[in-house]
Amino acid sequence: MDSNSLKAFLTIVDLGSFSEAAETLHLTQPAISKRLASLENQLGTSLIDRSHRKIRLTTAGARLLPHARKILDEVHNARLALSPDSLKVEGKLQIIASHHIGLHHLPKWLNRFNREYPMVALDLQFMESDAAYRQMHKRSAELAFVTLSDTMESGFRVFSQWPDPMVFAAAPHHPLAKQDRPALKELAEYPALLPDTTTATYRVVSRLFLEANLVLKPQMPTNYLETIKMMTGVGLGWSVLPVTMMDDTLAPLKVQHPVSRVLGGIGLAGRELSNAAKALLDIVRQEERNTRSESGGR
Amino acid sequence: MDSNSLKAFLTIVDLGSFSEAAETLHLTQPAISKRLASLENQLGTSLIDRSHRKIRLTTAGARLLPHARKILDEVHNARLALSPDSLKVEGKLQIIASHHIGLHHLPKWLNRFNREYPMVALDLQFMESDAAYRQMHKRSAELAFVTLSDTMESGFRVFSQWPDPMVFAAAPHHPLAKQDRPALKELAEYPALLPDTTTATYRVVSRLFLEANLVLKPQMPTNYLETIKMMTGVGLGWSVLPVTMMDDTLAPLKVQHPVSRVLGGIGLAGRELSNAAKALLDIVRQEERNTRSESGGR
DNA sequence: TTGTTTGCATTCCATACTGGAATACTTAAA
DNA sequence: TTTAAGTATTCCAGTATGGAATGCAAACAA
Repeated sequence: MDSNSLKAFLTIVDLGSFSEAAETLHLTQPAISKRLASLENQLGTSLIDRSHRKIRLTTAGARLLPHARKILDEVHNARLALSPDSLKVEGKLQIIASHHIGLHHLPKWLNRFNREYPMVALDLQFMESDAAYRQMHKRSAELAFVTLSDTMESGFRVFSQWPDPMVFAAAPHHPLAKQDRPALKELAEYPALLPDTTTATYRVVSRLFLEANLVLKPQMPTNYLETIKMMTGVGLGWSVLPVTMMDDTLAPLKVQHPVSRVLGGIGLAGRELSNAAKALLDIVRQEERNTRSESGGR
Repeated sequence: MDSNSLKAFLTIVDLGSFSEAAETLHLTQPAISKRLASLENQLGTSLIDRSHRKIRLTTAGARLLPHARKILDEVHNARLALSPDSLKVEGKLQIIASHHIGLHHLPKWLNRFNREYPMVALDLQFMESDAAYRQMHKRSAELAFVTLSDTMESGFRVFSQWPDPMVFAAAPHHPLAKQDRPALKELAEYPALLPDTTTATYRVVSRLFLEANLVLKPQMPTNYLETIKMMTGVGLGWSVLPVTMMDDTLAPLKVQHPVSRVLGGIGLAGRELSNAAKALLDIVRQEERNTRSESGGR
């Protein structure tokens, strides 16, 4: 069993297509077909059902999948352990960031990182947290900086995390802004500007309302907090935003319930980090420690 | 990187020889040379130093070694996960047993096992516990039934264990047998018939004497408890033996210090068990539970 | 030093595998 | 039925793999 066949198998499964897998692996489509056929032959069982338009894993294929990932992770680790330039920080570094972290945290990290490690080719992708988890699972990136999920799958490893306290907010001229300590019941009378139901923020807020037996009126305009902030500032409803985003276009609502989320950098358990990834994490940890001690010292 | 090259690498390392590895893997010596050369080529580094008579791992080879084992374990697990006859108990089962367990426990296990699972080809090897740990590490067997070591390396997994209480003993006509409650100091005056210094039993007894600031007079005749028992019965010295081995050729010495060891069945962490191994462990657990409840119920 | 032995490397050759190009086949949708 | 999309098959060239015979180097003995 060689790693190339397993890689072919995983790529086909992840991309859902032989021809796309071929392209990704810089091979022709027949070559991919043959690699998989050879793997199936060695294992004495079919792994992928191609009898329909859309390919599907067979039972055996599904059983093989986690093992194949583990084997390739370990092959990756072995190669890393043998790389002689164990001090150099260079090569490609694939990372994923949520839009919010990308806007509010990445700049100061990458600024330093680029200056200190100019030999690293950064490959940065933006996506929401749950898409990030999926992509990480497919090994599309080495690190992801996202909102940590309370329902985080095992298999991920948190390298760095920090709290991101949030507040209820509305436009200064919004009726809610005039109330001293608005209750959830009063919030429930106005439209809520929240990101979609897959996000941690939505889940936290919706649980608050559920526990109070209230119905949330969510407008689901966008997942970009910047846009939500803008719409909130215009007066289209109330929202829940990180305190760090508050400015004079918004008025904080003194709602009794504290809302918070945790941001962090995650990697895959069982997969060693490159020097570049370690270097970036060091910078992240330093910068976030600084940020917290500054704001905490005030 | 394919599993065959890694297997060649490990076999060479474990056997310390290309030609023996070739024999083990049913290949010719040049074929093994070429497999390793190809692996070294792929990794861009030499793994084994053949410049001297006795081969040695290079730095890179030593770094690769644990990864190679892990990869092959996972390949093994993947193959097991795909084996379609997940209910059948058959094939080869390689186990290791200490001489003592082989004599006093194995018969009743294997008797049942052979009757219930006649399709399994048992491959049984006897060796002392520390040799057993080494062989397990080399993946020479799936299970080992031995004295559990207090300094057990990580990487092993205990599947079943039971206490094996021991007593000090001497021949009925030995001077010590005439004393009511002999102290360690008195034992120290006579030769001790103990297994060699690598065994758990020796370590336990020698620690007792060390703590009492006494010098042990070990005769080191053999590691076979049966032989030690015989020599003790003849009156050549005192010994420490499992209570289950006591009979009227021996007199127990009522020494104050309780001595005990733990026997058990171990496997390798990170390596799934075959159905045959699982079936044997089930029998072992049942039989040992029975044995203990019988003796405990008296 | 000089055989001699032991043990890995090299060479040669036949065979098997691998990948690309062209093409055939299959399925689902129009 | 036609068409489009996607995988399998065939053919061919280049490469890799294994066995047999042989070469070469290190350790050992005389």
